Amino acid sequence: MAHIPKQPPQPSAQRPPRPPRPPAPGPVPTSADVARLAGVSRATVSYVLNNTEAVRISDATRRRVREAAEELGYVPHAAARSLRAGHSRMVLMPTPQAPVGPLYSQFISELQWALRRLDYTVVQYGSVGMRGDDAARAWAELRPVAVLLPGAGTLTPRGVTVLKRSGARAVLTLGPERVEGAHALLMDLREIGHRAGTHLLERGRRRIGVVVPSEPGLDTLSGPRLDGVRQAVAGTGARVEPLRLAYEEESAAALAGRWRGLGLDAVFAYNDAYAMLLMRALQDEGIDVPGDTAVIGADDLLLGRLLRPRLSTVRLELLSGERLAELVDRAVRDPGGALETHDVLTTSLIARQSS
Amino acid sequence: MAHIPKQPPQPSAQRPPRPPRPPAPGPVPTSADVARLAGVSRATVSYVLNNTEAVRISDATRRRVREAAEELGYVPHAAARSLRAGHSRMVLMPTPQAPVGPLYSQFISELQWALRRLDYTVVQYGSVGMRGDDAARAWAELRPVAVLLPGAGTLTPRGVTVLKRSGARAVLTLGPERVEGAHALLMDLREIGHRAGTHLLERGRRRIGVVVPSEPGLDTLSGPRLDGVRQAVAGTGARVEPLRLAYEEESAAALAGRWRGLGLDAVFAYNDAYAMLLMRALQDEGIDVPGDTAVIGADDLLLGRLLRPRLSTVRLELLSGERLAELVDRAVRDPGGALETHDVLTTSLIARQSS
DNA sequence: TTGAAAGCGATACCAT
DNA sequence: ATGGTATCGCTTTCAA
Repeated sequence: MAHIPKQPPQPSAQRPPRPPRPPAPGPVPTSADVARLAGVSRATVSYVLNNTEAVRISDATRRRVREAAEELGYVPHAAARSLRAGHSRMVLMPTPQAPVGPLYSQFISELQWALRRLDYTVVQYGSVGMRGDDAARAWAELRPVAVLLPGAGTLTPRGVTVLKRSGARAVLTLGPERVEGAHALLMDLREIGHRAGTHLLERGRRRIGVVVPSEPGLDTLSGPRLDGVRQAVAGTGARVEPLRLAYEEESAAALAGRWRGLGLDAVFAYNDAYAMLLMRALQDEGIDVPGDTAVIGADDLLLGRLLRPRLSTVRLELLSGERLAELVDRAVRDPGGALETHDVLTTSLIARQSS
Repeated sequence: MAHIPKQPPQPSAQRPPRPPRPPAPGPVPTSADVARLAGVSRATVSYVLNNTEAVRISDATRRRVREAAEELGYVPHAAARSLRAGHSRMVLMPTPQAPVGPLYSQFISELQWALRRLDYTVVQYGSVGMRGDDAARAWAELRPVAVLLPGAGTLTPRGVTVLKRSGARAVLTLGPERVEGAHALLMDLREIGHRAGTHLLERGRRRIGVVVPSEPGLDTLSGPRLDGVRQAVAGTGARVEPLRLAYEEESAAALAGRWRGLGLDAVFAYNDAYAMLLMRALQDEGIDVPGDTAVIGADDLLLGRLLRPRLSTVRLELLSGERLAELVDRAVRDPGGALETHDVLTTSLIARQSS
């Protein structure tokens, strides 16, 4: 036996020694492993690591358990824990389909903070390419304690039922629409259009264009804005003209090119970005803003203040994340409570130079 | 007994009858319930609902099981399933701390699509207010098959070890830094500054300001840009001057106010938004762009093309989400594989009128 | 103060 | 073609 080489037959060049992989990909340590190493039972491990008050463990044991856990790199298994517990503190938020503005993502991040303070775990679930009830089922599989749906469109009353039957104590929508069975944190986007329309009327404008982005997925956001303008204008004899516009210079140039033919004296441009785009195109076409045509946007972007004339805008303000987190928490604690509807959005008009 | 009123003593006005709550908040149905209702065993339910090939179930039974599941509104319990299976297909992505631009969120959304096509479930985990290894432990509790970290800063080598020991088959960082033990999808942000610096030098500029946003959380993004400019300038005798700027008109006006004293003939302004802000302030101060001072940004925002002069910029291009998803998938399938580093970012210079 | 054991829900092996 | 059952990791009575 002495002459049998200890090394494998292949020359080492063929299988170069891998650099050491310190975290050996061995089996994942469980609380049983910790118990074994510490010389105690799994129950004790659980008591120590969860600081269970109802039971007294000697400091010596505590230390041994802690050290064993540390040494093994033990991390409890959330699925097992919540399976046993019968519930979790997960708030599920499907990731919005449409691209979100800075306002909204700021808001989301605030909300996450606030919910975390209330000891919830916020999880954004990527539901791209699922529709309606399929998505609801996928969310329900995770057994979240609450579901918060930003945006619009995907949830049906059936979906709400599925979620609630699967243990969700609260289902809330955050958007322009109300869904049967769910709490509604209502953003009445028509208000934005209404403010803009009213303002333009006050400025004496009578033939009002309304930009409708041609990008897909923005319809649920642009539709209500348009309706709002129509509401504001109703009965005044003024005219409202929807205008398709893609978020590209060429599209804006084309629209500006046929502008004089449209006979409009004002335009509400969906938001500040579209407004800036269109205003520039109009100016390049020799159309005076606000002389020939008044322009107004929405969102009160800082960048809108940089153009000349400075862009008038409808400023949006959302309920604070903290407030909203409280609403979620209340809905979770009292699932039987009335399905209150809250207005989450307030708007105000910032009149600058473009209108 | 006949005279004992059936109604509770309180007048009904005091506790008005609640509207019916259709989805009775009863216990959540399990596969055992389905089995009972269909008159089969839980095993059979599992076979039917998972379309298990290896076993033949009569069509009659299939239908009965399906109908029972439908009637009860049964949804499988993801935690139980993955506990049993010993693994999940979850890709965990901590939500980035710093506010993200449109470029990045577009990219994230693409990536989610692509990963879903590969049958992964993407989950963004809100880790606000956790630092370093605490966060890593929290992520590890979910036992994701892969962890993808956007941005910078939070992960340590210890964190990587924790994640891998807890069963993560791949840990990838997506940002300017490399972390020991993790795959690096490297965005060398210095390249952005380098391009800008080189361009300004070519234009004959020698005293270059570099805007550093004073907003917190942007340091890891702005630092490398500044370094890149310094690299480009090194040995040319040109000067580089960091300039703090907050994203507000007042801050920009203040900086513009002391501009002549700074003696600069060019400025790279972190990104297009800051560049637009500063350029406008300079112009308002009577400083000619690009005559007195050249201005360049980054990101190639559409809005940057609207100012006059049109804003020069460094365009960023990220690897496609599809490509990236493939990398994640490969890392998962071959966890032992070399820790490859990929360049995810490519940059190009778009010279317009402001430089 | 600690341990033994039941059970959360779903799956897959081994019988029938 | 189906059913019984052990098992995943953890918490929590109940006993000792």
